[in-house]
Amino acid sequence: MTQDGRLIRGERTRTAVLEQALLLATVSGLDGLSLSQVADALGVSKSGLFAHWRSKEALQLAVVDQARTQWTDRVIRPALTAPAGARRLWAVHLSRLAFYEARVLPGGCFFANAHFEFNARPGAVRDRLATEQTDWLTFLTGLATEAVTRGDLRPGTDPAVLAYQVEALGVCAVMQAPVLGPETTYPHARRALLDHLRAVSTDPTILPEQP
Amino acid sequence: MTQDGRLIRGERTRTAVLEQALLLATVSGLDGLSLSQVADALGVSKSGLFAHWRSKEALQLAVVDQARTQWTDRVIRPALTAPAGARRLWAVHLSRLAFYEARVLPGGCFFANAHFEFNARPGAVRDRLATEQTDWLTFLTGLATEAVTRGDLRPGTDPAVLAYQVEALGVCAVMQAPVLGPETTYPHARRALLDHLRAVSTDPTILPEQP
DNA sequence: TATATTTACGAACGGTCGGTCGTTTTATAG
DNA sequence: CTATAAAACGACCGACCGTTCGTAAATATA
Repeated sequence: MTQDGRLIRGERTRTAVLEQALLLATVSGLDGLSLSQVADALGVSKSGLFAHWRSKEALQLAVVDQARTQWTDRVIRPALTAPAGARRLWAVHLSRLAFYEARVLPGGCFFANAHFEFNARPGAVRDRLATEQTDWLTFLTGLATEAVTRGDLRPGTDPAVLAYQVEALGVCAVMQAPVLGPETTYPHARRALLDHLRAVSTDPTILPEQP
Repeated sequence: MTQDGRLIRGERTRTAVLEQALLLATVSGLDGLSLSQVADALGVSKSGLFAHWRSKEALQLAVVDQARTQWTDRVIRPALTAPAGARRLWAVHLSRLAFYEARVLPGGCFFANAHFEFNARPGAVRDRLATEQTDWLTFLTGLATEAVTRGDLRPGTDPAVLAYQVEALGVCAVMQAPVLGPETTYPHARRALLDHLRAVSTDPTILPEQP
């Protein structure tokens, strides 16, 4: 009936291309990525890619979407099982670092790489990355606010500054891990945030003593 | 006598090229940079660049050197006027953020950009960037250790974790500033570290109350 | 003056880039 | 079976890439 074998096949290669492009983009960069590279890695022709995306920029935007989906599935969603408040903020931090440590993407973090690559290059890709970044920080700020209003954290705590700290410790981890080694970098990233959260908690016992 | 007009002229264009290349590298990336781009920006011929550097990679390594010199002159040296200990660590943080805020480099931070660009690309450039990163973090850790041994910070403070925090808050600032605006990002970066330093200080009065 | 040496250039090279076009294959619909 | 539409391909394009080479000008040394 409605199952069109052509559309099914098209959608399958479409997602296959996006997954491959996401991996390669973390290594070569979202712009440094070449279409021949992606096509060869999948055994398809370069011109075949243009049947799915009109231009390289269109593919880049689709890759950003793919990366966001992956981030939501593998970082955010698992952490939402933790109880709301300070523990959920801590869970997001742990979940994110676990995602990095699992080396799901060979080049570390797609968003961190892409932000630094495009931070001075106006265009549609940069604009899209900017909204992703604001969305992410809004999410973190929301968690921090919730932790304060629920009484987990001391009333004077500034949620925006706390969200900034969480983001900073996470980004720095994926930056330093390849150079200084994951076995020291990630523990530092966990230790730093846990110490801070416990220091500003009204009841530190709801958080673990050790990361 | 010893003043060879050829060498003088060569050295002048050499530094001019490096300065221009450093600026452009923060926008297009250290690898995304093209030699035509650099040559055109200075009104010289592309082939003339090869009289000074045998290959693009040799130029890239020279640009890293140039960036390190600039970082030492404009970030580290000014901060060393602060008294040793916690105040010097704070001064380095302020000096670094001031360097970012001054927008000396149009693309933000050369080293942050380059690290994320090369973190998965083996080669001489990546190796050089890695040593720069370890040197920098060793420097920060040294300052943190000094702050503890001098008694500015509580004895239990882990200098490595503190250095990690300083680096994280700094890197995140230059990443977020173009998107969320410098007028909120940099104050967050300052507020976060100052709060933490005062919290672990034995005598908080040696640090300012407000950033 | 004659001779090196350094700086800088223009022209050209092979290779890769993003992108276009016409065609073939595959599957649905009438 | 025929017509149609999507998917995928090979061949090709102009532009730009890093690089090489031969050469000319400027500046040193002898």
